[in-house]
Amino acid sequence: MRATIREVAREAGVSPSTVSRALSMPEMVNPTTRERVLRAAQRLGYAPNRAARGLITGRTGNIGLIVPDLANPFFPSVVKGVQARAREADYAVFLADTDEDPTAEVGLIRVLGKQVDGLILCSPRAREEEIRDLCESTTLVMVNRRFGSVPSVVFDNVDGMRQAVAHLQALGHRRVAWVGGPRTSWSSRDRLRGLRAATAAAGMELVVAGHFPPHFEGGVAAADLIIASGVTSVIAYNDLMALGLLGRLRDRGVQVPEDMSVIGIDDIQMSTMSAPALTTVSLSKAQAGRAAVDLLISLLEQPEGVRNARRELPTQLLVRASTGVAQTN
Amino acid sequence: MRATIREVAREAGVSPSTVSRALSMPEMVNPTTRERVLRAAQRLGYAPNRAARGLITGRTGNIGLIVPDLANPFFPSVVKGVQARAREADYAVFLADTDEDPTAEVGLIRVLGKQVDGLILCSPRAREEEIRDLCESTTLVMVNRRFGSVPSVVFDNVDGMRQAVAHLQALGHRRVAWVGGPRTSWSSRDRLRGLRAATAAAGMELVVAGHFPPHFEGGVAAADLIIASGVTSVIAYNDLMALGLLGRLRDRGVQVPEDMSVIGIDDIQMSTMSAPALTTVSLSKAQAGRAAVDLLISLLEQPEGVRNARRELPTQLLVRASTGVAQTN
DNA sequence: CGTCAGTCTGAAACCGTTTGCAGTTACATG
DNA sequence: CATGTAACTGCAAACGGTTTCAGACTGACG
Repeated sequence: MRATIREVAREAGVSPSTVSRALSMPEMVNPTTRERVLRAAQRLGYAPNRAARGLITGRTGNIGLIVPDLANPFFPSVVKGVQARAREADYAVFLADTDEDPTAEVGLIRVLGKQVDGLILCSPRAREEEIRDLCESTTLVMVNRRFGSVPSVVFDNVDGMRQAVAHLQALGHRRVAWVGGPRTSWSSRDRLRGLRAATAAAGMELVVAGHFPPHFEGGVAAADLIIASGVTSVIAYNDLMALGLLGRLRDRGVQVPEDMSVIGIDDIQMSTMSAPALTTVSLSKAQAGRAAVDLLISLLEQPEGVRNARRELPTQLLVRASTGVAQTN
Repeated sequence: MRATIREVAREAGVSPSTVSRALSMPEMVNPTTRERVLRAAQRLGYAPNRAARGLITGRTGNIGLIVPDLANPFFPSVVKGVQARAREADYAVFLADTDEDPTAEVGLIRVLGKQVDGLILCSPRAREEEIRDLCESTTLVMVNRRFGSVPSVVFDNVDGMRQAVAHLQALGHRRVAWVGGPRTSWSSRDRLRGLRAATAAAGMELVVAGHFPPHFEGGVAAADLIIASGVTSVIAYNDLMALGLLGRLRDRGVQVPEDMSVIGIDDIQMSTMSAPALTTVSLSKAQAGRAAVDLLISLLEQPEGVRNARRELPTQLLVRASTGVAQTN
């Protein structure tokens, strides 16, 4: 059995109230008493029961984290960041994986929402009106999606796309294809927006190949369309899809980067291991996780005081071996 | 504000006790009353406050999951399994990542242990005596490690190694190297044990290359030793390391599988994407996660009743392109 | 020496549930 | 009709903390 506050009180010869104060508002008690209480607590290995504390304070000390698919290496990185930062701030993290199912997502938000002080939604799939509802009953922070005034952490996709296009242009490419992610993905739309702007500014032609599942297989599925479209370069919604492209292009005998330049987004670990290694727009995923936690905590501590509840993290093109000089035909 | 049991009681014209019973022990209340209560609860969107319930029942409805490194794709798969199964059983999952640090692991177990009904330790790094201590104060289930009578879920490494060795033998290999994982890893030792048995039975020579970090880089680091050792085949502690081997072997101009056959363990997604695709001993990771949750829950429900608190999951060699007929020189 | 402000401390109420116990009711039985 | 029994239901006491409020003590000051 764990020690209770009453036992500590008896051990220290004071009342439970004093113990409570000595631990959570130390300046309110006489230094001598405080010392005695702390010693007693130490001796008994006392740690306050979080459920009991939460019952009266209304705060649980937990935050929830909802991701669409842990199997996509993008998310574990974010989770690691969230996790580490939360631990520093003495919060515990509830994790839920929705398996890319928007309905499950909404359900999970509802049930998890009651057990936590706040929620972090990673690349949420839910519809806008649902999010609007939800964010009234729960404090939430979105990662990788921006919507209304809901607090969010996103990457500077526009600049990322600009860098990618500039790189391709410098290599002499005139036509670039876009392999999109899920139709409902905000970041996919945002990236396409950035891409449109960048290609227009560069005077390049953009071919949009449509929407694909954000997996390796999605990239595989898109590859043949890309080949048929006659472009010399392609940018995929994420690295996993870009690797799928790479795989299928190899099978089809299309040389990368000689015949086709391929760029991904995310910079997952795997992208350094492929042959050729993948040129990619790198996102600092763990940092996004940490930023989301920081934002959430500041929101919790001063519900109305946070002026600008948005963070935009920089992106950085990493040139590896999957991009090269355009074929001159 | 969320509805409390009192409001539901008032709405239904009964006492809080009745509401409580109608929800958690339905057979104890009159069907008519029960119906009225359920309706009222429905109308008010009532859900019991888990902290309050936990305070009195002593159970939180949470389980903790501790993994050494989410960046290793093995673990997200396990986490997904744990997650899914826990949700079915109406448990929420606390996740913690220790970054491969045994000290952090012990600390996390202690703090997380107070907030959950039970813990699942994935490939624990902690020392045996510490685990012994810990498992007295917390119910825990270990995955990928077996120790004393501590409940555990492991893979049948011995049979996996047997399959791998039989495969290599059939391809004409006589000498095989082992690239081990961390020194403290139980599963690394267990796999080596299986490998020793299998090679001895097959009359093959085994070269042990020592211990390496369980990452891509660990495999890279081991590659040159392997080349120098003059073997024709190598088995790595996990797929990530096998992929590292593949990468470095390619850089060194060693052809796989012509000059060297490479086998990994885990069957992570990435292993199908490499060139050549990796032959590997496949482990059903999500199933391990589910099994761990089942085991933990049965342990919680009948603390002493569980006779055999061990599960051993089968393994299956998947032959892909990284293994081939031995070089006859 | 009486008064007052200021500093600490303790008693008690409360947070939202569950649960042992006792009370109420209905019904069957003798 | 009295009584025993079974089936429900409500009261009140927990669970382990926090927080309000008032009281006790201290020292300073008039």
